[in-house]
Amino acid sequence: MDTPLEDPAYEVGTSKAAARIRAAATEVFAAKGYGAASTREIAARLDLSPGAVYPHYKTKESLLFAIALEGHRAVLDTITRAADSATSPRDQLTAAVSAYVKWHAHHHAIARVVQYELRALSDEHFKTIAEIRRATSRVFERILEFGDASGEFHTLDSAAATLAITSLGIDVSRWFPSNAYSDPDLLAERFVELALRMVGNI
Amino acid sequence: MDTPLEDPAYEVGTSKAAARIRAAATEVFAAKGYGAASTREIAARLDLSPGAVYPHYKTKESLLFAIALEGHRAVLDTITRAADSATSPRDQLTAAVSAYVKWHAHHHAIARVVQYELRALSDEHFKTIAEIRRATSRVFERILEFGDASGEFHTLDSAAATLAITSLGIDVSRWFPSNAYSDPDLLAERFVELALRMVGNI
Amino acid sequence: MDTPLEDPAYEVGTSKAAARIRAAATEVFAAKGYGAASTREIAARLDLSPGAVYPHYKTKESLLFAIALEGHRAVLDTITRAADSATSPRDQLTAAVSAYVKWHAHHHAIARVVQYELRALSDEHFKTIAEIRRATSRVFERILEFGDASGEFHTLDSAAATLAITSLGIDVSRWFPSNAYSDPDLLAERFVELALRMVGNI
Amino acid sequence: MDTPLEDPAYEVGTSKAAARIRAAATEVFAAKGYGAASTREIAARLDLSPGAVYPHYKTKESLLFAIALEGHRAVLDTITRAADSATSPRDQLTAAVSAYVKWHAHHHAIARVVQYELRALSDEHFKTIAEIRRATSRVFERILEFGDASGEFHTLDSAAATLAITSLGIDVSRWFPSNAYSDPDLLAERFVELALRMVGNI
DNA sequence: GATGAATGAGACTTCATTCAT
DNA sequence: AATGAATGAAGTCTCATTCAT
Repeated sequence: MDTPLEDPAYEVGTSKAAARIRAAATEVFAAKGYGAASTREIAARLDLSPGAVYPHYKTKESLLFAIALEGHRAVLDTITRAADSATSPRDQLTAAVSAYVKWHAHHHAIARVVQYELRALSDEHFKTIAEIRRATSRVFERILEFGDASGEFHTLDSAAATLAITSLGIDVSRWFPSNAYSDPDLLAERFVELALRMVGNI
Repeated sequence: MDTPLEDPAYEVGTSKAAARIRAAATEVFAAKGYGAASTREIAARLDLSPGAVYPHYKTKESLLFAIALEGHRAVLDTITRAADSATSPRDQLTAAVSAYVKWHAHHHAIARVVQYELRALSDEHFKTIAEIRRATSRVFERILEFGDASGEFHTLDSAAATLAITSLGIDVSRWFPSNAYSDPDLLAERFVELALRMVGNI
Repeated sequence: MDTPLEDPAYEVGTSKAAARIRAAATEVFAAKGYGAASTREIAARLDLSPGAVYPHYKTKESLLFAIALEGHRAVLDTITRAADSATSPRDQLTAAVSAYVKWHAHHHAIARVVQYELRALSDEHFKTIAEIRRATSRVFERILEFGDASGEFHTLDSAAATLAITSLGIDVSRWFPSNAYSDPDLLAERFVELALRMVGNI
Repeated sequence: MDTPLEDPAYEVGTSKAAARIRAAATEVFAAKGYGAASTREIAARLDLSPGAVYPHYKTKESLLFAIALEGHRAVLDTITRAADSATSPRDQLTAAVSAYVKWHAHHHAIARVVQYELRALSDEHFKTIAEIRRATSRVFERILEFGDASGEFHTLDSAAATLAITSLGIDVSRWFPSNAYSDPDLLAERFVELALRMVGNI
């Protein structure tokens, strides 16, 4: 059962120093993009020398992977718990969308790395991440199927609706916060309403 | 009337060579991100020497700006024409969303640069682009207001719906094409349905 | 009292490697001029890679500044000590001119950088250097004023004589060594005689 | 009799355009040094394209040579005429030093190139220039010898005095104008006095 | 004579990474 | 674990010069 998805220590780095490096790297990657970020700047944020990253992460890419892995696990965990906390399709969709949107708003730096910096991963690392992404998608898919089966939802195209709902959440990390929306809770409320309409509920 | 939004030659570069450089740069920026892309690679794609970019664009950033300007103008122009081609709110929304989604699918390389690489722009260039982005948003906003006023739409929150509709389009450039969707027309059809539901039409 | 003039470590670089880089840069700057010299060549003289200069000096200009600062301090220190070693105006002028001329002859590479490459300095760095240059000039001025007051000298125009005396020394760094003069001591002796005549002594 | 020293058109360039290019280049070379100056900047000063220099001067170095040649000839001509205009050693020295100093003050841009940028010349070009420099030195030497022979001067070391007198003039081009001296005539007067003292006249 | 795109070389500088300390 | 000098590669950009127009 020690698969990458389940062992939380797998390749992420457990020491306190590693966590600080991850946090600093997340901010820099989110602000400039992985390609434009330098390991020197990450080290400098922590008042460390340029070489100090390397005892913790062998390469810049492995640091990105650790962040991506941790982030993707957090999203999946968050929406899985949310969906499991409710019983009706409507309540499940409400909980899952709300959690998804809030997570992208609250953790918009991590979220940006999670959603937009994956192209720099090695093939193998990308595959590991892609697996988690598919699992995340499946959570929404199943709720829609459940709702359509129960007659509560009237989705026109299940795949399209899933795609659209996840797009709303993902895109939050691109722009959040804005002048119009800087409260994650309010934003989540609005996007839940739109998601319910997309699936034909009410 | 020679504002950046209206004079099509403004800072974009009109020569054939400049256009080829823009096209090559678009592909590289889209594939790797601006920060990880090199002017050398752009030149190499056209079998040019590394310095050959510079008679046409003084800096890498100005090349990004030219692409972003051209792209943003194209989007705005496309959806403006689409909206103007119809009269009823529903037809206008259908036309505009369809055009928006299709543009992001067809031109997903340009679109990716347009939507995700703006942080590298200089402050002044960013302002010019931001103006066009606001104009683009306003096209959707006005259609929703028109529909709400006419009673055809029953939008719960106009700003949220505009945001959501544009998010759908923008996010297309992140993932398109996928296994599930590689036909821009089909995708546009599905997303139009979802947009209409979001505004409470049918 | 930690002014740039007095703290010898200020911005010069204290490590052995930095000193070697300064020495190599001095030779190259003196031979080709700052503008025509390359950091690559400086590194190559020490069998280092091109980037190896940069842990020690952040820019080529800061390397020039370090050399200029060290050199200007050395001149000022040298003539100040020389002047202080004597009591009569004639002996002071003799000692100061001799020291000044010998310094420019012995250290003609540093001297050339010190005297001819300052235009490449940043404004702030230039100001720091200009302060030291004024202090150097003042040493000669004061000796002349002292001699005029004591009746030993009969200078016609104090400012002009100071200018001329420093010009003799500075210009040494342009041509030294030549066929006619390659012995710093002999040259200094001759220039001292001329300086004494310029101030009307004997 | 068509030696480089005497044929004024030799390698200098006679057209009006060539003269404008020489003038622009002189300013740029004087301001930044030959090594840091670019042919592009020279062309830009005249609102010409980068390639426009090349119909007139085949290389940047040949442009430097033309300026150096013209300048060196002008100095030699100026002091030769000055010396020839007087009969007594004292009057000859006065006239020659005055002319030399004034020339370096009035033409300080050309003078700077003439005095400090010769290292960039090709060997052959340098030899041509060095010949003129020696001729210039000889003008002063002969005046001193004449004065010593006539008993009007009491030079201690003829070579040293010549060197010192030319140093004064050359160094003017380094600093002129300054706050203290911006009037060539006044400066010349002062330096003539000092030169006369150096040779023991009065 | 002049333009301006292009080249080939090379400029300064940064970067991910290593390694002795 | 951390430092900081160093490397080898590469990055953006400039430059002298050429050449078709």
